[in-house]
Amino acid sequence: MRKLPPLAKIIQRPSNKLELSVDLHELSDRLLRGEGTEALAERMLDALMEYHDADFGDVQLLAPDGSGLEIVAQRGFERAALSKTQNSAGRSHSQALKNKCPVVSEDIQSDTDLAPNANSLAKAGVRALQSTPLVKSDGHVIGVISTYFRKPHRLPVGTMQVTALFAQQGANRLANEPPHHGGSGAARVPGRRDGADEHHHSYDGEYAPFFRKVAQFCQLRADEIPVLSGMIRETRAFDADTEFVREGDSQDDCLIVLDGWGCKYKTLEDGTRQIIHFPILGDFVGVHARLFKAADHSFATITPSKLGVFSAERLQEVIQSHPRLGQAILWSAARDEAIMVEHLVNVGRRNAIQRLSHFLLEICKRMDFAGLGAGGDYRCPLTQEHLADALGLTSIHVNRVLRQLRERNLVSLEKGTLHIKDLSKLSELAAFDPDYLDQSN
Amino acid sequence: MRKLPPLAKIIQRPSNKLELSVDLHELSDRLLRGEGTEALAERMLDALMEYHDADFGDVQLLAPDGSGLEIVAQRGFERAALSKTQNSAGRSHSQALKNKCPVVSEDIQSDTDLAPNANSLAKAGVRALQSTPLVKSDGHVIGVISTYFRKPHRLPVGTMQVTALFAQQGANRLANEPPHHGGSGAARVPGRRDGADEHHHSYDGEYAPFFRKVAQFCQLRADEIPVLSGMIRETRAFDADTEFVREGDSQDDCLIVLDGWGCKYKTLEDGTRQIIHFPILGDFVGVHARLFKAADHSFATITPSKLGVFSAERLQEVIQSHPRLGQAILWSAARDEAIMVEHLVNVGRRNAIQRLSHFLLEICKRMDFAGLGAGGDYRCPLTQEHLADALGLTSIHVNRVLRQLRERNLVSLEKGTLHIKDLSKLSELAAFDPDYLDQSN
DNA sequence: CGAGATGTTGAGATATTTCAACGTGCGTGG
DNA sequence: CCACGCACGTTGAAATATCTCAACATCTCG
Repeated sequence: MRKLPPLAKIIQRPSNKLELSVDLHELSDRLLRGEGTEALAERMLDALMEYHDADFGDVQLLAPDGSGLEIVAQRGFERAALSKTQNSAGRSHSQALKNKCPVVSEDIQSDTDLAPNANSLAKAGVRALQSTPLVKSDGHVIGVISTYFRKPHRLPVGTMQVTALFAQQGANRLANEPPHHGGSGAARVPGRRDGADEHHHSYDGEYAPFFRKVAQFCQLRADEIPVLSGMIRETRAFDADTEFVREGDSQDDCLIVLDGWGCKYKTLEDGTRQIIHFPILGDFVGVHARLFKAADHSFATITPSKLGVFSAERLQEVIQSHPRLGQAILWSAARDEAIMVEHLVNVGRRNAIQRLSHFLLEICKRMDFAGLGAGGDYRCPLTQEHLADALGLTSIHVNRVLRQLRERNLVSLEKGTLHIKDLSKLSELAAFDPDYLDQSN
Repeated sequence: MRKLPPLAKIIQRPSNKLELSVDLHELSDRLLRGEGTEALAERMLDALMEYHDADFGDVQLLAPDGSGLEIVAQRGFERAALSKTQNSAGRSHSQALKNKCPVVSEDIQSDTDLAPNANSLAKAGVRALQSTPLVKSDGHVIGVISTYFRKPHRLPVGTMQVTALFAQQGANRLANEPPHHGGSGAARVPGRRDGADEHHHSYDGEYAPFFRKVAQFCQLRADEIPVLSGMIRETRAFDADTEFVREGDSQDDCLIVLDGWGCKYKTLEDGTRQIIHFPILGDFVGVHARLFKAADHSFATITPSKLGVFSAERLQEVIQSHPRLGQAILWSAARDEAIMVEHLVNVGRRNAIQRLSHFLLEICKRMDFAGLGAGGDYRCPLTQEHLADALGLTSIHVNRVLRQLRERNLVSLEKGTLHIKDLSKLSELAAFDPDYLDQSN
């Protein structure tokens, strides 16, 4: 439908982040189709540097054997400065890698965490930087893409969001390429143990969805990550279909989904239920409720899930001590309210086919944001009954409508896989405007 | 339906505040039907003292000529201590009167605002007190009912809520009595100017809904009232049917409804709209949204309205400086979310007749809480189209269903008046459980 | 007094539900 | 390994709730 505008304009138009992400999607298609590892990396780097208006940049990939990072593309650094830079920026990279979340330093001189190493970075002319991990949609990290600035620099939250999406798409592409062959220009960086561990679940990697979520709402410095992980008292694993908050319960814990799908619902007298929301990876559960009020609804898992638990008091403390982080969490809870509003609109004013389409689009956008997007194909464990309970329909009717959508070649949802066949037609049918999911300020 | 349990049990059962208020309703029927002013006042006082487990208590009414307060009932004070007590507790009473909101002092010795006068109160043996204004449902104050305690004493928030409801019902009754005749036991208290002014709108009276709202979520001390009024930057008056926040606007103001009705809605592509919420007297508008995010919906007035405006920053400050008050405001916003959840359930899972019934019950309960309840009759300016837009129905269908309800002698909504004819049958039909409106912790 | 907003009513159209039957895949216990 | 039960999905036909269109009544306000 909408025509693809030229590159520079796409990337710099500040207005609508989500459209931007759609553009980036198509963009990455063009950038990344069918090239070798290094060429891909370089194109990604160029695009991102242009987008960030950065002075330097590099892309580093984990060696296949997990032995360390290799620079596969770099821009702007003098050859001599290279290895040193890597070492001093390493802290940032390693945090990004370990925690699978973007890390920023607006000014390395005032950033206590980097200050010890700031010297060599400064010599290379760097004053600010951001490192975004290259995480595939299956959750594996394959490297880091970083941009650097000569002056203290603040990247808008929205820009970082787009960057994260872009990085993920890049990661997916790069992973599909033939294993890279340690080509001519690639400089080997001495092995970083934590980076290498990351292929398997380390303690920190477990909280990655939490960090990433917060990073979507505010800049995250490397030294702030421990604050966040310090919030989480414990992680709890649940089987599928387990009710873990019952209506009327009052407990003081807030939760964040670290893995799996859940649903928040209310059960009616006649035994039917209305599903309010499906929290997925990185979504908070009951932040508002816990902070202010007892639960007036139930939560259950849909798939086996892992949840991080923190107390409302702990959140209060973080709001006081690290207002930016605290606000980011509350903000994110406010987005859930926006989702609920849209849900109400959906159920109240749209017919079944639009409802379903709209809902499926929402799911896929949210999965994109959560880093679970794989460009059209999504793992989605919802049964037709779940859909019905959420959309105020009968599962039978959901079935029929789903068939229609399938036959019209718009979406299909079969065997736990959601496949978006025609995004633009579907969006038009559903009158889907993803602004309400927009997570920037 | 439910049988009326004996007095003591009603009043002390702590479980469900809203049921309690219903009980109180019937209770006040029994207590107050067809008696003289003094007898009424004394029965109210007895009931309330029993409820609060208080050591002393009194009821004071404004003289018809507005010249001052008269004690029409008192319990526990020695005759000699009477006038002095009135003077020193006067600050509390006067605040309650002026601001039409309950005022509490858990311990007069630590309460800076009362400390100067605490002596004479202390001599009378008083250490803690609460003053609840007697506000009729048309908003006029006719007096104060107070209870006093020998020891520092904390009244649960829920108890104060019930007290406020009870006081209002009492006020309505008292106002219907023949003007009281300054009877035998009544001691005249020297004229209080601020109290007398209150019959007409004073500056402070304007913010009454704000104070009352906050008082529903936390204890409100007399000295905290200026903090709240200091939050409000300005009040703005709007005509009926005026859109004052448009989708996509971003402004940093939060609002509180001081008078009138409004609605929060989203407009769809096809021009239809879904109404999300009807904020009424004392409801906040956009607290969450303003605090955390830009508006993703519109607000419009329905009737001519007055709104108090305060900035999100100001709210932040108050959250920091007076956490209790700040939390109360946020808490109240969280209740709005619970209302939204119930709204979604309503639209998603109930048929038209249940939806309407449920909605009308919600409205009337909320009006009760807001102090607009008059026991079955409510002023309600919503058109059938408003109802339709809120409930996901056609105005035509709303019309038909409304007729059904009228013919079944359950509710009627005609000429702007909502009349609940059979509360229990209606509640049963709608499967209405008012817990979600419960405002206690 | 007329115009526009609101409420009322009827008849036919439509979306969605209900009931009922059947298919398919998957895990469990014999 | 098969058989069975169970959760989930599929399909048809009839029932019904709600909508649409269209006409008219009533009220309010300038």
